[in-house]
Amino acid sequence: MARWEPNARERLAASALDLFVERGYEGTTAAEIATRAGLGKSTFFRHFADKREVLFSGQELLNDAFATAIAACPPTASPLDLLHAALAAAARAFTPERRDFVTKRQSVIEQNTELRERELLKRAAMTDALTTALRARDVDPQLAALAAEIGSLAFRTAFARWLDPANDRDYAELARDELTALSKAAATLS
Amino acid sequence: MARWEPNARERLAASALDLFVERGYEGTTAAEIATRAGLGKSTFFRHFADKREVLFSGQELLNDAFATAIAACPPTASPLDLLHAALAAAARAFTPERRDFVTKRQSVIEQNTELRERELLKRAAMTDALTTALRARDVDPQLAALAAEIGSLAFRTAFARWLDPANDRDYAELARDELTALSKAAATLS
DNA sequence: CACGTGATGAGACCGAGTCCCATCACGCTA
DNA sequence: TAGCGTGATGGGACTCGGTCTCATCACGTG
Repeated sequence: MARWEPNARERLAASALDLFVERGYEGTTAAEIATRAGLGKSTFFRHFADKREVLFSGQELLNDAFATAIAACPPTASPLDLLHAALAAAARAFTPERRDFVTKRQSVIEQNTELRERELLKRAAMTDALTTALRARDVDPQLAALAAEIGSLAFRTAFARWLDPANDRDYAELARDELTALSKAAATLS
Repeated sequence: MARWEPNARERLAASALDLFVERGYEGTTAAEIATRAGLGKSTFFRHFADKREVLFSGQELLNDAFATAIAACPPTASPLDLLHAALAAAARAFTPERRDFVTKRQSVIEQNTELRERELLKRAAMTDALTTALRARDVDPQLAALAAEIGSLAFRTAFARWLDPANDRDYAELARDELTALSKAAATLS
């Protein structure tokens, strides 16, 4: 037996999502989230830097997965190959069992500007992670920045398609198609 | 003679930047900004939705300039031509006289996460504006999204180069070069 | 001279976030 | 078994961002 109920952080995150769905993000107090998790307000802020962050924990794992996947590619891989590998690695976060959770979370985020703002910060961190990983593979710096933006765009649109209720394909497949289509479109620009 | 000192909004913005440079963003209170401008806290929030926004007013003008420039292009213009026109229009916001102000402003923003977050929101709005303007010109939706991201990236890197103390070229020129280089790099991806 | 209008000020109020200090359950050690 | 260190917690005071309501005040108009 632990001294306190275990998984305080997870309980807080779950309580938060429930309350946000019930009353909306703004209609929910940090103290209320804590209380529902059987904790106090102080403890909430000990686990999360701010109220927004409770919806975004684990984001760094995705960035790490990108970096690892890119670093593991054979030396012959093109920038596009590297992006494909990165997005394929991200697919592990988007299993069918998680779809319900992710859908609820995304719906909450999209209904609140504060949360969309925070999502953009996470997105920027993701793009930075991609850029860094590509440059570490000696991709030209400017090309790396461009490729990272394209990878980020492919990630987002594949994500949106994956969440579509009418969709039944898995994330890896969607991301692959999206990235391929974007790289072809990119060639038509100049 | 007006009933009150005119240009309350401008005075607030100027006072804010001064104080942010002196004491940092977090070390400055909204009430202090108002006081320095000869106004009260209530009036500050009557002119700006929140403390961050005082550094970002006028952002929509840029988006409008993009949309207008793109809409004014001849029907034969390629997506890349449309982007060039948009960035050229943006150059009017970056005259040599404004460089000092913009430099101070940017330095404050980069030192604070809250402000960087807000900047990302403005950047997203800019990308959306570009996307919309391109689609209105019957650019393929997916290609429009991609082109908008590339335009946004070109805008940012040209902006960074323009702010570089060692730089003496004007913004239009920098943006043109940056966009051309990016479009060439894009062709090497697939 | 009375009245409407619009920008302002003052102050109450709520919630986010910080900080400090007490508590309490456990493991370790004498 | 008694004492001690440790780490997660709770509570409450505090600051500040942001909202809201109400009064004020300078002006133009009838």
